[in-house]
Amino acid sequence: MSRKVSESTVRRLSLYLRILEEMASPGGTVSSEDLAERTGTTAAQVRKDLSLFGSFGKRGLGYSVEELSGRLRAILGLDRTWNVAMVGAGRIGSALFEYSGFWKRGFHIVAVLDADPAKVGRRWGPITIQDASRLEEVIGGAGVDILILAVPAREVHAIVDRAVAAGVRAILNFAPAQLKVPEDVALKHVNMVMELEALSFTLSQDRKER
Amino acid sequence: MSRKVSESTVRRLSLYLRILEEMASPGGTVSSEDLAERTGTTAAQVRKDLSLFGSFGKRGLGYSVEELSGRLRAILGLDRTWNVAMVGAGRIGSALFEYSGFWKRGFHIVAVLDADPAKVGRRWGPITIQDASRLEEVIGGAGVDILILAVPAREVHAIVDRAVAAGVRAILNFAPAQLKVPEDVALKHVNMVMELEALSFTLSQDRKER
DNA sequence: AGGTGTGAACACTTTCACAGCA
DNA sequence: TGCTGTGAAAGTGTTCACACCT
Repeated sequence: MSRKVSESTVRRLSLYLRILEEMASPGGTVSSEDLAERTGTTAAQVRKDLSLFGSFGKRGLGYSVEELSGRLRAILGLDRTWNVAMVGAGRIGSALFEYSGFWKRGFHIVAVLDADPAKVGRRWGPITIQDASRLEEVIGGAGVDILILAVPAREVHAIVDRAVAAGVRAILNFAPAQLKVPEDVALKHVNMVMELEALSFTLSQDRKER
Repeated sequence: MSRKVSESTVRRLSLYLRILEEMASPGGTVSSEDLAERTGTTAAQVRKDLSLFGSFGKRGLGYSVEELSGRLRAILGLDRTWNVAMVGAGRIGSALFEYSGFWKRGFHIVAVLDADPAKVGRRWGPITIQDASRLEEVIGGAGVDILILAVPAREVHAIVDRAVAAGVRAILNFAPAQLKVPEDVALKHVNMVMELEALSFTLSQDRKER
C-alpha cells in the first residue's frame, strides 16, 4: 500500500467497479481471477491495483462484492455527488445532458451555458441555458466541481482560461484541441476522431503485414 | 525505424497531424521542439515517435510541415476514406452523425441501423435508417470498414458478436461495456463516465493530500 | 550553429512466483 | 487447499546525450 497511482490503474478501478455492480450476487464474493477475466486483464494486475489502497480480500476466499464495491466507490470519490457545469448546448452537449449514466454515478449537471443568444433562456428539463458570459459567476457561485466543454475547438481555449481563473479544478473536454492548464487542474479529453484514427492506423498496418 | 508501435505513439501521431494542419504556414518547417511544445510532450519523444516510421526531418532545419503532414496521413491510413456503419440512432448516434469532424477526416458514415421500428425508415440527410436485423447484409454488402456502436450497454454484446461473425475488422464502442473480440478485430472504447470518474478520483485525492 | 536520429540509461508498468493467512 | 498480497524479475515506454548531417 502506497501512493503513486497510475492513469491506467484508475481506469481499471473504474472498470472493476462497473463489473462488480453488474454482478448477480452482491452478497457474494469474487476472486481476482474472476474480475480479471471480466475486465480483460490479469489476476495479478487486479491484486496489484487493489493493494495500492489496502487489503480488501480474504485469502483463500476472494473479495466481498459488496465491500469491494464500497471501497472502490470511496477510492474513486463516487461516495458523494459532484456538481458539473457544461459549456456548449449544441448536439453533443444535448446528448450528454440527456445521458442518464452521468446522473446515476453522482455527476449532476447543475448548469448549462452557451454563447449563442438563440439558445440562452431555453429550458432543458429543470435547467435554463445561461449566457456563456456568466461562466465565472456560475463556477464561483454554484460550487461547480467539474466543467464539461462541448464547444467547437476554436472557442475552447478562451473558455478554459476563464474557467481556470474562476477556480475550476477539473475539466472534461470534448473539443479536439490541446489545452494548457496549471498542473493543479485535472484535465481529461474525449476525442472520438482520435480513436477512429487509431482504428484506421491498425487497419492500415494489418493490410501491409500480409 | 522498426515495428512495435505503442498505443500512446499512435495517439501522439494523431495529435501531431492535427497541430500540423492547424499551422499557419503549410509551406514552412517545424522543429521537434515546436511540435512537442504544442502537443504537450518532449522534443525527444516527437523524434522517437517519427523515427519509428522513417527519417522525415532535415538536420539543422526541422520537418517540412507539408511533407510531415502527408507522411502522417499515410501512416495513420488517412490518405483514403473509410466506410463506417453506425448502430444506434438515439441521442448519441445522432450527435455523432451530425458531427462534421468524422467526414472531414475521411470517415464516411454509409449506413445507420437501429432496432427500434419507430426509427427505421426515417431519413437522416442522405441516409435512411435501416433495421438492425440487416446488420450482416450491410457489413457484407457495403464494404464497411469500421462499426460505431451507439447503443445501450445491454444490447452491445449481441451486436458485436454478429458484426464480428459478419467480418467487421474495427469497432468503436460508446457503450459502457467490456467487449470480447478476436484479436484480429481492432476495438476502441469511448467511455465518458470513466473519464469523469478519473477526474473524481483526482479531485478526491487532492482533498486528502492537504 | 542548429536540429535530427538513435543507442543507452532511466523510469514506470506488468507479470511472475511464492510466502502467508483463512 | 485456495486465493490474497507483494517483493523481485521482466517488459515497455520515456528521457538523455551525443554523433552526425545540412
